[in-house]
Amino acid sequence: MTEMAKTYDPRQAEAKWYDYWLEGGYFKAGEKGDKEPYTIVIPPPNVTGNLHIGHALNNTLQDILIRFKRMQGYDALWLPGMDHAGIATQACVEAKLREEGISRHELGREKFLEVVWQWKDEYAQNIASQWRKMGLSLDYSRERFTLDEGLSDAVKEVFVRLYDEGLIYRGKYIINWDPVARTALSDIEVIHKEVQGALYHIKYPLADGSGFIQIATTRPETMLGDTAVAVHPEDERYQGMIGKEVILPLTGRKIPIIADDYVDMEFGSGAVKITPAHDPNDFEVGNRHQLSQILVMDELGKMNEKAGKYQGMDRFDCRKQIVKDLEAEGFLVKVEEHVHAVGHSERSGAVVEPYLSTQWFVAMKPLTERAIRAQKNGEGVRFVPERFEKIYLNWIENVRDWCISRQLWWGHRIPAWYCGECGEMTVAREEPAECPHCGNNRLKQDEDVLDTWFSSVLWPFSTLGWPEQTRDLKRYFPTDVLVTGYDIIYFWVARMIFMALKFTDEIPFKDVLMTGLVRDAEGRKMSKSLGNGIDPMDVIDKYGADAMRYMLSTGCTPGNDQRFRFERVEAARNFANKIWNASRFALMHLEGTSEKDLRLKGPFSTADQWILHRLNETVRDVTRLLDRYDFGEAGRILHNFIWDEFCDWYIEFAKLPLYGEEEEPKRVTRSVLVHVLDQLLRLLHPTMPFITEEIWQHLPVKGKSIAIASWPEANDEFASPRAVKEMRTLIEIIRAMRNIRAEMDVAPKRQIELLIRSDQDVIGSISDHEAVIRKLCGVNRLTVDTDLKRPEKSVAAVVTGAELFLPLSGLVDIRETVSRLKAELKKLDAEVERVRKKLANPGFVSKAPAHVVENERKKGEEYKEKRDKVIARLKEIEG
RNA sequence: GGGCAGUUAGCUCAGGGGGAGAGCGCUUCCUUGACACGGAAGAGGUCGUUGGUUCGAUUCCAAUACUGCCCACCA
Repeated sequence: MTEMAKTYDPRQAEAKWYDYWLEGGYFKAGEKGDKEPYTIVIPPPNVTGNLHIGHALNNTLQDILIRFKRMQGYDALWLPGMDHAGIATQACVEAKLREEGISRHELGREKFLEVVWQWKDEYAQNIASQWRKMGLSLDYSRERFTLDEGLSDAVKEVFVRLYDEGLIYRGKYIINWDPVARTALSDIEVIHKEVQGALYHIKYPLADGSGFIQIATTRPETMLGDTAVAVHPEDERYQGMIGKEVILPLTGRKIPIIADDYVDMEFGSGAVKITPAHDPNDFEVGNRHQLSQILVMDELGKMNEKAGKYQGMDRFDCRKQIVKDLEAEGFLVKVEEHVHAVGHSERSGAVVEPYLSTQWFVAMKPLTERAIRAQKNGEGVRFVPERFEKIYLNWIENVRDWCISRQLWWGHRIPAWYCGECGEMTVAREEPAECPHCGNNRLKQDEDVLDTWFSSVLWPFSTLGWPEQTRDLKRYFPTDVLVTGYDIIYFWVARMIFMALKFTDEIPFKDVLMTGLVRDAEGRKMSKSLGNGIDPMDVIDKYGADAMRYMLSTGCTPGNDQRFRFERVEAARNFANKIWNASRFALMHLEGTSEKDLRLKGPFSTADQWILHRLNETVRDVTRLLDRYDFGEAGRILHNFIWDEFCDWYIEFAKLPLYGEEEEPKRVTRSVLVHVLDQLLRLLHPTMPFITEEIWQHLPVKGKSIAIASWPEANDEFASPRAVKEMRTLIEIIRAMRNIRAEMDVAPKRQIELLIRSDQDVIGSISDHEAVIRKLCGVNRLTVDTDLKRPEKSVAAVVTGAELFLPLSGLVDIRETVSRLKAELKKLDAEVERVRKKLANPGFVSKAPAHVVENERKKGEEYKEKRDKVIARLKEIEG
């Protein structure tokens, strides 16, 4: 195979095979015969930018599963798509426009959306090309976008149905307001950060002049909107004050002192200011006591006209000024340092303002109940790892109503229309021709759009055609597994489950496989501000897609974070190269052979039987591990099999027949070589698709692509414990020999003499492999017998089933042999003693399982036998 | 304030009731006819601490320490 370069070049292979796969249509799912469907929908990446290393991990795992199942004979569908990512995308585009000095308001809604669509097209193309580079076996014929027509229909359908059932409502409540993005947010889009702030203690004078009541607040600027002061109804300190009025400092407004058991008597002075328009608790207190709501800020977080002389000030400047003024007027009692959690916008980073506003909400309780019940009955989703189930349940059991309206332009516009005439609202799938209430046609659609997640949570069924009962929906839904990060359990996973239950009566996926974060080499989260992000495309360019995929998929266990270290990518690249070269070796020896000659057929040598036995075990293990989502262990097992067993031992053994004169052993070895190679390539293909295809295409096997080749099956015909035992002895002999040579500084090229005293039961296999021993140990004269005397002046070693003697005239250092044997003896003594103690323990013998005891006995025998030989050698030498 | 992870070789991490593993790094030797992105031989760990369960614990349980993460409307 002269055309195969000495080192594997990922670039040329990767450029070639992706197109080949697409042209062959191998990724396209379809009702092929009676194949069972296996479905994954991709977590749609945001069209805001490029894919990051987290996507690479997540997508690699899905591709491994899909390719694995496809090879196993399933009708495997991996459905691709992208998310319009409302706030994120709009923010990016707005930022870009701002650089050009344009605001979205100047452009107007329609023009602005045109710009966003252009942006989307550009990035969607980008993402698609990144999918290609990673080698993902996506079915592009089914690609979807959250804003495409079908998905928009699904969104409208869901909205209208929930509205009609009263599960979507519009109302004026306290929501989380992002003054930078100028939109409402849901609770989970708010990130609470511990901040070193201050607790301001302020006294409000009683209107009747009888004194003061002292309150504490972390947000003094909101006092401008205070409409009461509340105390606990049972608080003895304030019994006389309830019902009285206080004069709100700086404004002179009179507000009542009310009693409400929301107040915690233990905290601060036990009296709390009530600002119904700027705090969710105060809002409820206000409702209970019919307090008015005074909004003192505008949408930008600046004080409004209700703030009097503070109008126009930024909220934080206002805070400083208020504190100053309070102090000047003698109302400020003290300022305490205070650590508390402050909400920040997930997107803009701005401090979120609890803000009274009219928004749309989804009533959660009626939707989540069923999901909770299903999960508790064991009919829910299986989380991998299991611990995430608790996190999911805890959230879904305590979640509050979901604020779904966003004051943005990019997204699904809320399907509600307001009549300019009668003022009535109409919610409908399509714009009504006239107002159903008054017949007028002056209808205006709600300006707001829906939370991005409102459409993404329909993803598993909307992408398959819902609300239409399409063939795809019937065939591929519910899906098999969802692979996603633990960071979006609330945003996405939980909501998908109850929405699917509501609208399809199904749990949308059987399993949820959680992935962790990919961190930098120091364990820090990758972030733009730290500049420590790693671009998967750079990794691919440098090391190849297969190396990256192998590294990512073996680098962690489900649900746990991993650190990205280039040494590990390098190791993966080296592994690819090892496979490449092992294949080159095999192919070199297959040249000129007919396909018939390569059919796997004995008589097999010990090494042949051993590698077939080990292959069989590897097939079984890898299959089982992939089914359990244990990618790391599967990868390690393959690595060990390929590198340590196939390359280091089998190939070395195989060189004898391959370079030998006899035709028959050559033929057999070739057939084993090509068989094992073919099978291991298949096992590796889901993880390393490009290199395996590249090599497989060189193999004289039938089949258009390894991507659709059948998955290997374990076959116990190949089980051969005898070969395993024989190989073990041979490997031990070879290792012992090499060890002696190294320790005695025998020049590598120097040929030496070896005498082996063998046990009866392995003499056959040792004799059969004399040539191998000679070759791998640099031995020119070899004697094997069950009974031979130790030559004078020789080095000795003991292995399982045999003793080795090396008459190294002139080189023999008795002390070396003695110290080596003594070290060996020490180890063996310890083992023998450990086993002896164990077997002497009546509890162990009577209570431990029989096979464990038996195993222990066998080990004990082996150790003793070996120890006795070592002792005998020592005696011999020392006289 | 609750909850969840992690603590194993110098580093990064697997593993799991009965003989401590990998990759990288380290030491020594080797350009041998697949591969120096390689081969060979080695060194290196009382598996965080303390108790408990068990014939047996690094593995299960309970405390504890440290690290990290998530959740929470106490001003």
